[in-house]
Amino acid sequence: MPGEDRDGDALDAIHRAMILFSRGSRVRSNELYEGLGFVPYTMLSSIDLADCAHAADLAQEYGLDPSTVSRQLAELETAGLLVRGPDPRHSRRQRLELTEDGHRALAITRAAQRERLEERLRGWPRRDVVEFGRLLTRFVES
Amino acid sequence: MPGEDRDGDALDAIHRAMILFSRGSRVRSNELYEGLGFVPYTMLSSIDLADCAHAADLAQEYGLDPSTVSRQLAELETAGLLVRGPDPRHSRRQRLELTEDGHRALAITRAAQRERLEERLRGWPRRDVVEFGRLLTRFVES
DNA sequence: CGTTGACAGTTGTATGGTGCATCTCTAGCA
DNA sequence: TGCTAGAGATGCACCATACAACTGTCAACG
Repeated sequence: MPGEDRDGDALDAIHRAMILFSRGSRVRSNELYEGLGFVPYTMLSSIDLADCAHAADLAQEYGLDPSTVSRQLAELETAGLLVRGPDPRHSRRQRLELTEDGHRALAITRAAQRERLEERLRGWPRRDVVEFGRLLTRFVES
Repeated sequence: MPGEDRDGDALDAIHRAMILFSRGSRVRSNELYEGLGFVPYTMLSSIDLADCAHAADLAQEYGLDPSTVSRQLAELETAGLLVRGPDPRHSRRQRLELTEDGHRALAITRAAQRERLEERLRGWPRRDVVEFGRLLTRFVES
């Protein structure tokens, strides 16, 4: 049928684009996001979004080993962006909470990221942006 | 206007999805792709696709430091998946070529990757798959 | 010619993110 | 009064990466 790609072609395109995307995100993650690296940024972001985050939740969310999360959180606490305190509800677990500096750093980084994303999507038809968001979201949640 | 997201919402969705995607690809890259890791896979794949690949081209394509590429290629050569020889046309550069084992490993890994991707997209309307490929490709090329 | 400069690639060194194995501490339960 | 399970921390090793310094090779120009 003319005007339509075969499934294979579309899959190839997605496959190749995903390789580039993954490589890009890996390299980009070494750049500083206005002082906050990619990994700390994702951690702070999740803690901020969650109602009451725990280390194990973060490990679960990102598929990381608990030890990795523990170290990341320790660094964030040292940097003064986060406090780990006792949780009155689950006494074995720790409550994670951003400090003022943590909120500030997160907001700055998020704004910079958003700015970068907007720039990348500049010139896209509005409909494509919406569609891209819809499809990408469905993809990562699969 | 009802039925349409504001730009901000769509951008938020993309932003959040990209975080999850990047985290996912970072973690997934540690898993073995039927014997070929993510980084070696991308290297071999590019060399295979290019007509006559050189180390500098790979560095350029993925935004990597030449030293990183050099080491990756050295490992691939040690593993017997790649040969680095003199290039008759550009005597300063090296010709990169996959060995038989290299082609085999690449094919196996690519098939496994494709299979995984198909599974993830199973149940998607065909139109969405094509559209996703189109948008993702445009995005990574921006 | 010989010198000089640009370029390709390698090696030394350091860093950051990660996993696995192991340890500690606390809570709840027999 | 222990015993077990769960949350998190720590020791250790590994991989991908960047930056800086080095080697070797060609090319152009005096």
